[in-house]
Amino acid sequence: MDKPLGLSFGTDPTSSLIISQPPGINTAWKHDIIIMDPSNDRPLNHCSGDEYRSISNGKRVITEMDFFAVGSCPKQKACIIKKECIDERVEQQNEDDVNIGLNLLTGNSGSCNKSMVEDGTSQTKEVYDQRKKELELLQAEIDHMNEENQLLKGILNQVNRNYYALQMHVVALKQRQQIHKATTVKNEEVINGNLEEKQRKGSIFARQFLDLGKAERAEMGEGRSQSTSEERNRDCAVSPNIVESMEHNKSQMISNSSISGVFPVLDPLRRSGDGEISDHKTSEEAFHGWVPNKVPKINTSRDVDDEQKEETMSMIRKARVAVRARSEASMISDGCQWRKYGQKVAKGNPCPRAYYRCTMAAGCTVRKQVQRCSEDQAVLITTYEGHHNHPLSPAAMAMASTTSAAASMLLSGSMPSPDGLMNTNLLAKTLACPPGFATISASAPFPTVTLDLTHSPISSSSQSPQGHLLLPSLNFPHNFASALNVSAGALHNQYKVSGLLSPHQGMELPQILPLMADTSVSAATAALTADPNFTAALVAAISSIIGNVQASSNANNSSTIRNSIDNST
DNA sequence: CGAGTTTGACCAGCGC
DNA sequence: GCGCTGGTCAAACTCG
Repeated sequence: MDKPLGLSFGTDPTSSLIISQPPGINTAWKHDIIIMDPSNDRPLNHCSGDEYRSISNGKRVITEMDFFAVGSCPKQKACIIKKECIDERVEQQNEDDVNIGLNLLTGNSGSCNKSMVEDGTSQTKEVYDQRKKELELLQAEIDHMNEENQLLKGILNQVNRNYYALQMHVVALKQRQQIHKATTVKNEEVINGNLEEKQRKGSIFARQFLDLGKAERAEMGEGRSQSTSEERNRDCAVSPNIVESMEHNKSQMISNSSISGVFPVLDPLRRSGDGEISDHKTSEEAFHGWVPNKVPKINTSRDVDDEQKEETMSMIRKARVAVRARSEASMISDGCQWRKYGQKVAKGNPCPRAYYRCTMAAGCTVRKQVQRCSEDQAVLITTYEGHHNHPLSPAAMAMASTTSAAASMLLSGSMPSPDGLMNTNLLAKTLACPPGFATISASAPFPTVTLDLTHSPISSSSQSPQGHLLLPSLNFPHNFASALNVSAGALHNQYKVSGLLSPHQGMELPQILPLMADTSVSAATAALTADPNFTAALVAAISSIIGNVQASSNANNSSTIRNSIDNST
């Protein structure tokens, strides 16, 4: 080197060697720096570079090198540079009073000179040996920690995957259980031709769609039997083959909810039946706004095959999500593009019902109906149905994830338990929503969950200035997209995100869009998993679903989840 | 001119 | 079988 360099070492022996350039000198240095081991004249470290790395204490730091990392370089050059470096260092000490905090080559002197470096002493040799051993130990420790880190990352990813798979599996189990139950009932019908069985079956299905409020009242009055809870727990236990299905389920989950964004899959089915489910068209219709007349019915024909039975049952489990909100506009903005394809004046409501189809992509099956409530025309009822087959904008994703979460809980949380009673408690617990916020339709042929914003404190401000709908508090621990939103909010140090979080602190969707927009799901997932409390929240979420914990502990559970998320911020 | 809306017609399910 | 109803279609219309 042909110009003075400042050499500095931190007081910590493990610190890097920083070669800095005094202020006023702007030359970029081409240099090679070798730290020699005087005991055997071998290089301990080697560093080269010609760029400024950073500016520290008013001096340009040309480069940094790990003092304790062993390197190599041509010996001849190493010697030359070694000398120059040492010489320059001494000069710098004299001229610029450079503070070198570490006695690099000698253990008993604050200064350094060429002879000591080149000749070495036994004491220096011991110091080098000792530090070399320390270096090796530290290096080994770092390697070990890196390995542990990678392992933990893998575990976390696996937990993440398993969580989604578990969620899907729980739903599948419950669906299978319901199918089995229905099949059993039908077989009994076929064998006995017993009308009572028929009525009992109808009763079971009616129970599925009992009004949540009624269920809550029943729960308050009667409580729930422990045996029922235990049975439900047993039913929700993870089967041995769950691991095998996890990868498959994961892919399904991603395709269903994470990428496309979903409303519940609701393919319209128009099959005739014998009309066991009564067609309620009274206040329920007015409330939900959309009670299709083309009611899927349970086909009790004796020659119906298993496939048809399953299809029928699957259809019954499909859900719709209605959103009631006060709005002056003719339609709430939910981030999707809609094309109106029809309008009808429905019976019992002078306000026309408008039919919209999603036009964001060809072949998208999502439709919605918009109608003002007959009782309060300031209330706009928007009912969603179908499955987006295309990527959604972040705003649409927020709505889709919310409605999907509600429908998902409707399907998974309202399945009949082995005792034939509807598990509305789970839904209520899982929703953790304000009283009366979510209601399951008892009469709609498709199970319909209604998110009622009109009684919420935010009802009057349920739409942002930009027209995006802001939904009130909904805690959807088992919905990935929702969890994603929580995470997104958490990362923004605000966890009041549309569709999930407290209304009075409702967060404008565009605020989370920079994250959500650029993000692929994987990025958001990474952010999610970066949350140190994610695992705790995850455990709580799964517990809330599978464990079917007692109502009294539900509040704690919900708050735990929320607290975990909150704490992460 | 293309995209979206309006509106009457049509279809299917259901009850009487 | 007929009428009612909800849902959809598609031609006509509107708008930018």
